[in-house]
Amino acid sequence: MSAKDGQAGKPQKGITVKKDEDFSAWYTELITKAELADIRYNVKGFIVYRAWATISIKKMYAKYESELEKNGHMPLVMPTVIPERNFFMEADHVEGFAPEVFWVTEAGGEGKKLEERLALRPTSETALYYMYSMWIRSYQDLPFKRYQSCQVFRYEGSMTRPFFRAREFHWIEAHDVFATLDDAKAQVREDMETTYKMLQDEFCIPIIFFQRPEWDKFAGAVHTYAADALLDSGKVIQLPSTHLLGDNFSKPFDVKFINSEGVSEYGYITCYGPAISRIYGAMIAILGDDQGLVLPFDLAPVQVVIVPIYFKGKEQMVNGKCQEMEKVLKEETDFSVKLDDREYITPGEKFNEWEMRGVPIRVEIGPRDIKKEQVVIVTRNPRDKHFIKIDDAVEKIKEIANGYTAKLRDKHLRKFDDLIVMVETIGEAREVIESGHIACIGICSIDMRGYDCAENIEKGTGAFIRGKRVDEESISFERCISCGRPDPVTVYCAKSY
RNA sequence: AGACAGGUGGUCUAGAUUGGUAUGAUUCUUGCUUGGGGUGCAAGCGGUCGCGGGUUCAAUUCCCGCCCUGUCUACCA
Repeated sequence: MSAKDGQAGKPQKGITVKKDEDFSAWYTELITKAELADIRYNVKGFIVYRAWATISIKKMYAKYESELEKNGHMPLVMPTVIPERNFFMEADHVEGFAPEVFWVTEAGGEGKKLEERLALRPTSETALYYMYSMWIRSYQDLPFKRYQSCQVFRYEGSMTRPFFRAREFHWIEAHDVFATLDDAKAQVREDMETTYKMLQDEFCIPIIFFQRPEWDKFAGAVHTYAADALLDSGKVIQLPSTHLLGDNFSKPFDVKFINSEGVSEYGYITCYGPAISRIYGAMIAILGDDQGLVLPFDLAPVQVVIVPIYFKGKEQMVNGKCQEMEKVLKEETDFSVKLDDREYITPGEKFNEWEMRGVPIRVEIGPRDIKKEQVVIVTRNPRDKHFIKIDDAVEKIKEIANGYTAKLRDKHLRKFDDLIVMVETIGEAREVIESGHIACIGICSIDMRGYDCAENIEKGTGAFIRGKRVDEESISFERCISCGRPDPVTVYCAKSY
């Protein structure tokens, strides 16, 4: 903000930056003005989640948890700390995560060292599988599916952003053990279905699942599959990922079972990590507009706001009608309804405030409406205005509520396809990426064999190879865009957060 | 992690080549006015000028270190 704006004397309650002009500034304003997070806590990468975000995030957790439980997962809660010797049991895992770990080294008196350092979990494989080896005895115990909702800690990224990237973040992690590799692979597919169901259907975030190249896997995994979402800034962001761990962890952690023939075997493990805080960030970034937040109906902290239009001398009458409306809505629906009867600010100010906060439905009632026995119903996105007979109001609100999320989803799903552009040269790839698109290219391989080409492509385009599409791939190329070898794999290349 | 730019009442901001504890707006509180898309007026509250050290009679201002924020690069969910 310039000095001039600061002195302009205008209220600065609303969003002043256009989303497509300066995405970062827009996002920062949204976070502060809609009271989603507070970054003034003064520890880098650790932010305060404020009420408005916390309510939506809790609803997201609830949906996700119930879906996981429907699929046979049981909940548990692990300690936040992991003893050093557990943490170091799987070599690749350690190599990947060690640089990001916060260590607890002292406790009690000043300078009193712990005998063994404790890691603040960056993820819980090494905590859980230590226990799994004690819990799992026989094939009768399998599949063994557990999840926990928790916070994890990673010392990384100077570029921290509220919700997108923090040093402490909120997620769910599911860790499942199976008797066969095929069962484990089936779990990976289930995780991907869960992701589509949650992110696309419930949160209206368009995603594509990619199998990550060999050089870009989760530390310790056989294969990694990750959902990428595209933000309006033209960059993709990695959302949930599911990992086929095979027996890479079963061996060091001794996760074994006795099969039906009485022979001891190692279990096959998968893990799935939807980072709810990041999903929330991506959701508000994708759905939000110049007015502020736009939320799926189920996730809005307030779903219907009633705004009375007061005129001098008619306050009682207007209030009476509004209270009636509130009461009926609360009786006939389970929506979160708010009557904004503050008398010290104008209706216009209320409209703007609740729109900024993403309330899906607004009901306005004033003297004019009362005379006509109607109410005014306005939806947040798209902004439609309906004049409805007061007796039909509840039905209309239910109808709008039912269709609201689906409308939002359709609007954003369509956008994804337009952003993918097929290209044949690295130069073209660079161009389309710089104009905020995803480049679809051929590369000789996503095994380590393709690593040199990948480096060349990533250097030439300034973007990253996100991997091979997991759903059906209709595009094929003649040659690798880098080395020219025939029969390449079709992959996607984009800038990432 | 690296480069650059910053940090002044709750929020935003002026002030520094000229060192002497600070400008304005907004928020908030009280009262009036107003009210169908961000009303107006009056009064009041609110600041150890990010933290620590140095230079100085005196530091918000100059110097050093640290913390935090932003933008752009390097790695992850």
